[in-house]
Amino acid sequence: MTIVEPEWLARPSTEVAPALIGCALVRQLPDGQRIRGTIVETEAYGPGDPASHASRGRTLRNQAMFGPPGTIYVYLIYGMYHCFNIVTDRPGVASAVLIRALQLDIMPPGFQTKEKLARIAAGPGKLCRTLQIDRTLNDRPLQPGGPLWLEHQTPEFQQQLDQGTLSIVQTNRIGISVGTDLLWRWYLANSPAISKP
DNA sequence: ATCGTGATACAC
DNA sequence: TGTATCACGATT
Repeated sequence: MTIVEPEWLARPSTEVAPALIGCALVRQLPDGQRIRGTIVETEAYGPGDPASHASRGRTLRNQAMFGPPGTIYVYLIYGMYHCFNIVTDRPGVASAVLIRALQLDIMPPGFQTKEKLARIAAGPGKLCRTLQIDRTLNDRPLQPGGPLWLEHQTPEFQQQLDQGTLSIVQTNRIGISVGTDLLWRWYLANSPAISKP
């Protein structure tokens, strides 16, 4: 469980997004309680991307996307859901990875069954609901001991990828009206937490 | 297929 | 100032 450092995220989002599959996301609540999950679905947004919030330049909402790698970008969508992104690449380059789904490792109180556990962090809005992520975390850094941080894939996960026991699928992004031709979405095959287009 | 929900961006 | 749009999810 080595910590993901900002330098590891200092490359294009299209490179970071698939590399984040299998990494752990840890949320530490104000009361100290931790919720941990494995990232199983991501999407990349970057420069020259018509679907990016930064496609028409810098605004108050998207300014976190221009920050240093490891910055948290959270925005409100459809008046009721939040979406959580990890900023990548160098400062000044608007680039981020949307975390779409987690497989929770730790059972939060009130969720007993495996089926429920697979569903409650499936989809970017539900993920934020479960991890209690909102805009108060926007434009803040990922940091061990802070509200959110990342840990690298386990050697076992890496092994299973190498052996072909697990595989990552690359496909088109969903929930957008432009840039749908770009294959900038990645997910862990056979994971029960993946959004259906 | 439809709708809830409210911030945002940009046109006026 | 108004208003179309929206990186979603639950329900029919």
